[in-house]
Amino acid sequence: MYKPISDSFFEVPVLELAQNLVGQYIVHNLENGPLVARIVETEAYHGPEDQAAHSFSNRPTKRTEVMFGRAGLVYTYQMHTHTLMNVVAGAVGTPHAVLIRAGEPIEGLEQMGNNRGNHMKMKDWTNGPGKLTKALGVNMDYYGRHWTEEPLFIAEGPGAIEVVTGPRVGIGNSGEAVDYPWRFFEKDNPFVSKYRP
DNA sequence: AGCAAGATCGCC
DNA sequence: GCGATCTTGCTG
Repeated sequence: MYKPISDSFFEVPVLELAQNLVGQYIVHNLENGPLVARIVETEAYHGPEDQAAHSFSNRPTKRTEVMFGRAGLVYTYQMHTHTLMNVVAGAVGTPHAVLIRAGEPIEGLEQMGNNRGNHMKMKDWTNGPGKLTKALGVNMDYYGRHWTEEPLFIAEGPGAIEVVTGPRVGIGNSGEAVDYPWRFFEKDNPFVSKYRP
């Protein structure tokens, strides 16, 4: 069965962690069996030097306080009607995080299809951050938990064939930060989100 | 208290 | 392309 990856996996600089996460599994253990997706796309957020990061102000708020905690914590937040999930990176007091943007369904396909409504192609189940959380059944209840704890954790996956980088998506007017190549995704994978081709 | 805006999605 | 509809944070 799947088991959580070691704690030390998270204790690397945020850009490295964002790249290393591509190709790993996200596992959500539920009563009917595990939901598993292989991560194919991430983005690094590098507060407080990164104007696009929620932690740019370098001041903990109710929303962002978990980013100041230890590496590997779960940072979830709401965007309109959707939940997005992040992995906290960096030492305590350093508000870095990695946004999980897309995945490839591996196991629990029936359940993921039901979570998304069965009228679409499989690649549309998880090719965006809001879609992925919905397919996996993740919500704000996981805020502040750790990515090595049941029932929602990162497990070691097969890795990625080739990871390429590009500018981040959807961050609008963030000064120079809009051009930083801090998006990591597996080359030619059809589950990568399709903004900014 | 009140309101504007956001690391988005799906349908018009 | 635009509207949905939730939480946060600042008073625009």
